[in-house]
Amino acid sequence: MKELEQYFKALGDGNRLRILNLLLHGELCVCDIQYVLESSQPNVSRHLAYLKNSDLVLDRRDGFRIFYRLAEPRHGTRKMLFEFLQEAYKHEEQLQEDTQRLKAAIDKGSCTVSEWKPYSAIVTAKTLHGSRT
Amino acid sequence: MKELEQYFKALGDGNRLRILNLLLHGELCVCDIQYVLESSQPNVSRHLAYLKNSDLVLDRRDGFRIFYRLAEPRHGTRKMLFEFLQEAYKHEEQLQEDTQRLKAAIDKGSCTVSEWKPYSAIVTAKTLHGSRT
DNA sequence: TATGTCTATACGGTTATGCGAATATAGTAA
DNA sequence: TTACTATATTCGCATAACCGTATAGACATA
Repeated sequence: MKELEQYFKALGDGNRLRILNLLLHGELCVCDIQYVLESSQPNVSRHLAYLKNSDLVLDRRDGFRIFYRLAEPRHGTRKMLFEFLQEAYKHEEQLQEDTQRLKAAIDKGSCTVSEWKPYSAIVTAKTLHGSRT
Repeated sequence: MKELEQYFKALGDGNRLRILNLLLHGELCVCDIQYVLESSQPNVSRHLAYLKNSDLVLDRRDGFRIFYRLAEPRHGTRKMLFEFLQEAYKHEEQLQEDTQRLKAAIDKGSCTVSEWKPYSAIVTAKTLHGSRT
C-alpha cells in the first residue's frame, strides 16, 4: 500500500499537479516547466525530485539539460492514475492555461517539444533554446 | 485546483486509504472502522474528520452513533476517483484483509452493515452492537 | 584551463501532519 | 439528576512539507 500512498502524497500539491499536467503532453526539460509555472528553478527542481522519488516520473540527461517524462505503467495502477488525471485535469482552469502557455512556447520554437506525443514516447527533439528565462 | 489537491492530500495516508476501502462497502459507524483498523478511537476520528473536511465523506448521527459514508459525486471527479480507488485497491493485500475482516464482523452480526450496498445508498440498518470494542 | 549554462542540493524558517494521552461533548437510559 | 456510551477535540511533541536564498555539481565551449 505504500506505493499507492506515495503516489497520492506526490499528487497532493498544486505545483506537482501542474507539472504532471505538462508532462502529459510529452517530455520536457526543467527550464520549460519553470517557464510555464513561473516559479523559481530550485522550487521546480525540488518538486521534480519529489515526483521522481515517488516513481511517477523518470529523467534523462542530454547535454547540460535534464529531461523529465512520466514513468511507464507498471502493474496498471500508474497507467490508470495518469488516465484519471488526464480526465480530472479537463475541469481545471489553471491547468488549461498552463497547457496553452506551453503550446504557445512550443509554437515560438523556444521549447524542447515540437508536438504532442503520448507520454510513453521519448521526445528527443533538440531545438533552439534561449531568448527567454 | 484546490479541490483536486485536497482530495489527493486526503488520500496520501495509509489509514485514510484503509477507511475509504471500508466505506466503499457501505455506510459504517466509527467503532466498526476502529475495529477493523485496530487503531485508537481518537486516531480514527481524526482521520474521518480529515476526510470529511476534504469533502470525500459525509456523516450522519443516529442515536449516539455517527455513521460515515462516501460523499456523492459532484462534477464527476469524485465519482471517477472512487472508481479508480476501487480498481487500485484490488492489488492491495492489506486492504483485502481489511475487507475480509469487515465481512466477518458483519456475518457475526456485530456490525452496522448487513450487506453490500453501493456507496451512494444510505444504509440505515440498526443491528445489535456490542460484545467487542 | 577558465567561463557560462542548466540543474541539484543544503541551510534556515514556517507551516502542516500524525499520534498518544487526556479531556470534552452529545446522546441514551435509568 | 446520574451514569454510561460513542465520538470529537485539545495538548504536546516529533516528523515531514514547502519555500526562498545561497551554493554546489555537471556539462559545454572557448
